[in-house]
Amino acid sequence: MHTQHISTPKPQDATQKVADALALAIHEHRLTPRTKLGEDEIGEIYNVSRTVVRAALQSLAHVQLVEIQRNKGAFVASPTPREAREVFEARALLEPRTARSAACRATSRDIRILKDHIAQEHLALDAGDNGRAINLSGRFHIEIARIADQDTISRFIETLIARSSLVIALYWRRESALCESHAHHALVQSIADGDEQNAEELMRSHLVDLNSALDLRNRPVRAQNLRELLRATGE
Amino acid sequence: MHTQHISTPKPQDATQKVADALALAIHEHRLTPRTKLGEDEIGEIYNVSRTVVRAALQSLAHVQLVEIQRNKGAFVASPTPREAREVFEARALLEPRTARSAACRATSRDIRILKDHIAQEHLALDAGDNGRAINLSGRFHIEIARIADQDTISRFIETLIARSSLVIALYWRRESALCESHAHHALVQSIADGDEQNAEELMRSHLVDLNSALDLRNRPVRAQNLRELLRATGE
DNA sequence: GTATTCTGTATTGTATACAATTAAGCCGTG
DNA sequence: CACGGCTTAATTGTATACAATACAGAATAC
Repeated sequence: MHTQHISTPKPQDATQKVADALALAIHEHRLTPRTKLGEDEIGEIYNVSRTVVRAALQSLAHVQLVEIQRNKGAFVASPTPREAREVFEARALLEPRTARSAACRATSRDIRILKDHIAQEHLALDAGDNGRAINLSGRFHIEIARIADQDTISRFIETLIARSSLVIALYWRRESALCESHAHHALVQSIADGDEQNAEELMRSHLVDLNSALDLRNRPVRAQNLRELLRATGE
Repeated sequence: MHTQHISTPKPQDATQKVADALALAIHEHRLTPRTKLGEDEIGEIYNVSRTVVRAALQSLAHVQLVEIQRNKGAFVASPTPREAREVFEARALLEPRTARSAACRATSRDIRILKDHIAQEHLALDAGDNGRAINLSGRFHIEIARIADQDTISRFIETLIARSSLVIALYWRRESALCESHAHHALVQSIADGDEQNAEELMRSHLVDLNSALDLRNRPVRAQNLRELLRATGE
């Protein structure tokens, strides 16, 4: 229950529900780039009509998690190396400043939430659940943006982190482990101390590290069939 | 089967068409904040079903040009003073860097396009068509982002400029005329010269000027009825 | 006269039905 | 065997129909 502060799941809106479920599946790398997202198929899985599925897919297309080709359908997006580079350039431009603001504004409650995130990330890693770990790692960054209290920029960062998840799926080199927890821990410490300069610098170098763990050569990724992959979250 | 260039009723995305028409109306301040955008009403105007209207409205909601309240409907967005400030803060963060890149990459063709923009802006101003002038002014900034050749950041800037249009509608003080053409002209000059440093600095100060022409106290704006306002662009 | 509940209408949320386009399989031909 | 055209199935784009919710106005109570 601790993580309930973070996202506000609205049990009312079916469209949002489907979009969230699909986004989660993508973030956790259960759905991989280029996978076809058929409308009927998804509709059957979640027991909703194509109308709501279409709305959800369009919503995801807007944040570039899926790509919609007219008369062809929706596919999990597959960022090119160029796009991958751009995503991290944009993050490098926005996030350090955001970390600075967060260091300025963070309350003790915020710090608690951040530490909770890191703890859960550890748990997921220990459990070998890489997908969940990646998702949590991203949400850690989103949480910092939220603390910075700049809704407009936070929204941008959210979409960048979402796309980063795709970039990682495509271009992450296995050799480098996901041991970023140290970086995250240091970041939280500087934010807790209100050390703006340090927070900004740590975020900058953290992003450089992330970027250098990518291998931006194209790799083929086989499309998967979604029915099995989604049923876990179906509900 | 030859391609038909003329009078194709629905050769391509009707949704995009409606969204563009609505966005243009908002950008030109023919639709003002808080105006209700009824689905049936818009559907009748453009002779499309509610299905496509809904998709268009959701698309506009994603870039925060309209706000959708569940079971209530869609309204032209009305940024709060806080949001207005954030929009310009974000622009101040992104656009100077973009101008620098543009100065680096611009071709002679790009320069021609920019100068053309400015010329059209002048024409609109002379004709007293403030709405069109504002729209063109915004597209000038978008064009610079395009030249900078950073799709991801360009996309962000596009949404920021779209929202800027709403901010201007709400908070612009009439006293200060829209005589930014000088700033735009100087910017083009520095970009044409490839003077990165100057381009960045000019953009920064231009945004400061824009911001200082706002009066961020809430002002009531009466909602308008759209049928008359849209009929011009209908069809 | 004011406030309040109730009822009817209008508008949105969702599902289904139909049209248009694409993808795939089949078959004949070179 | 490869290739191209035709036919057919599958999938998306759009329109319509039904259900749920919210809004407005009238009737009633105080």
